[in-house]
Amino acid sequence: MQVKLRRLLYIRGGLQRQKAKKGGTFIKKEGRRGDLGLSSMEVILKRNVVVKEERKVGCVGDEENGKIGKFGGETSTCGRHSSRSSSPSQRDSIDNREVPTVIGSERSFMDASSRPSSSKPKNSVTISQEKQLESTKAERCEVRKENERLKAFLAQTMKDSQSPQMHFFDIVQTYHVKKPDETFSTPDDAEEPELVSLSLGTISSRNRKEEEANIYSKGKENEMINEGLALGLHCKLDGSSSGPGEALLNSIPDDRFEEPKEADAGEPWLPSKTVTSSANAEDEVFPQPPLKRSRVSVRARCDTPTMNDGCQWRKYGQKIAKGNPCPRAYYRCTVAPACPVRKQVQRCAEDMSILITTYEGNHNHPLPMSATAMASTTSAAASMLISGSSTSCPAFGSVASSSANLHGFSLAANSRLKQFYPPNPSMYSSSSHPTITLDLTAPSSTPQYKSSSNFTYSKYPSTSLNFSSSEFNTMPASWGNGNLSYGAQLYDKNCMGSLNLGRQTEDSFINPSYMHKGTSQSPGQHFLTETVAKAITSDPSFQSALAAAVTSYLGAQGGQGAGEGGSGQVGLKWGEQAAMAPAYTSAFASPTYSSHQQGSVTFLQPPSALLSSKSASASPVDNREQIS
DNA sequence: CGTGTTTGACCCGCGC
DNA sequence: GCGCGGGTCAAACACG
Repeated sequence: MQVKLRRLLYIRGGLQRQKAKKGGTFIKKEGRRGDLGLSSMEVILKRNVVVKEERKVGCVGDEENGKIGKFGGETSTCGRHSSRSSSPSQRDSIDNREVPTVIGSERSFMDASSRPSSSKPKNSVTISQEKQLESTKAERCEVRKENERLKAFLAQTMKDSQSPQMHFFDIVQTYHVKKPDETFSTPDDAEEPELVSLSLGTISSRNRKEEEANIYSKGKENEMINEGLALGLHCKLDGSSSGPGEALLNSIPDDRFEEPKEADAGEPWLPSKTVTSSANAEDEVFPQPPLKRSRVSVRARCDTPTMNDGCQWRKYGQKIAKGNPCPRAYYRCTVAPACPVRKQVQRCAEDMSILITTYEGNHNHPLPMSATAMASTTSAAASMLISGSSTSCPAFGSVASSSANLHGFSLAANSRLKQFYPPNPSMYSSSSHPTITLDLTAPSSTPQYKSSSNFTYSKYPSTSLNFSSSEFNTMPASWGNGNLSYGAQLYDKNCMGSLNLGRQTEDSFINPSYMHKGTSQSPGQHFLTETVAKAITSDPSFQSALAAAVTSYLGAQGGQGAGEGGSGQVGLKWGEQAAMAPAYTSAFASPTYSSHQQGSVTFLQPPSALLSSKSASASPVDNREQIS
């Protein structure tokens, strides 16, 4: 399909390339990809299941598990370890085991008690036996009630014990859908009515139910769901649907960057913005629009050739880019056929230990849990990139206003980008791709606020999010051994906004005392920090970025524990407020998060503890997983 | 033999 | 128009 279309492209362009054989080869390869996706899913499933078991969460999303279970059930290994067998079946087995056991014991007890009653006619004995029988019956009733209560409790627990991620993302999704106008009141929105909802890579069970009920009505689609591959559905539905659960999975909503000519070109494979789920199944898998897309670049220290982000990639090219002796590798997502997502992997010329991974495009398929972390982060970052000025963030408003960015986003690039990238401007000099950078490498001690007046890579400003800190030299295992932390600090000097999410909480702007009292701040600084805090708490993009970071971190914790037998000591606990982390709770105490339960994300451990536990379990060596 | 990688050739956008 | 450079393709190759 893709090749045919490409042929059309070439033919239309007057290019007569010999492709008679090539098309077949390519199609054949597509089939292989599907197989690969399955095998990769198997591995991922194992990880996730072990994670769930270790975290004692119980059932993590019935629908999700059911889906994965079906998916993994195709293979023997996954069948054994599948979440379906570990949670719903487990639940059934509990139910089936409890009731017969009780009843059986009652029966045996009753038999034992009734036998003597029939064999011994004595009244005293009979009376006592009757009393015993009555007490037994009462006991039986109690047991039944208890059993019912346990069942109810189990069901409730199953519901409530769904992964905090599920809840979290569910709320985020809901918030995105409910408040697009309030938070994304941009000119772009007026031009593009469709909601590009940022899903952090997970669809809650509830939403998935809605999806399955409302959206995936077609037989083929349902079939795909059952197989765990709903290819291309989310991308389309995202734009046309309104349900909260219909948000795009791990979307990098770069369709906003599609130029009008794309739609006008009449190219049959391009997803029309007005196309809805009415499209047939074949159309659900559409190639990536060939034109400009937003990119999310992730810089991380990684010893492996590529970061293991949970996805399955196939290398399709390599090139020596100008300015960097290290070859740039081109990868294509092979989790699902025709997934348009691509990534470029290149070592930093200055620091060979730094791996620069640039993601481009939207996944048109559900991602495995292990892949959602990076996808969430990148999508959140892309969302930020896209919705930048729409964040209505005063702190960045001045910055944004200084740039005539097409999409209004102009968080000025991090100075460290300047520091690192000039030798390799190719990654960012691409004039056709707006790029946002998630920097997971550099120590936060490095001044973030160096002048960047001359720092322009392209007509699209690059954006840097620094999730790093020097003392927090850990990151999700699947990402390599970079950095991630949850503190936040803003440096804003000379019209350069660099949002550093590194852990420098000693003067973190989200510290409530700091925010509200502002004793050590100048009014301007106070205003700045407050506005940025507001930005984070009010802008889903920021929240998403933070959430993605948190999620990825937690996911890595679990995944690592699963893979290496470690025990993740870090967790998000909903509904409980820990006094040790007021800054973090306040940072997340936005309407988005407050809408659920107690409305706060609370770290069970102080960051330091979190760090240490993470560091202990995430050595660089451990992170050297097999490359995806 | 199936599958993934390598690598040279090619396409195409952009700047001069 | 031309050259440069990024991005992609697909035959050839490597590997298990």
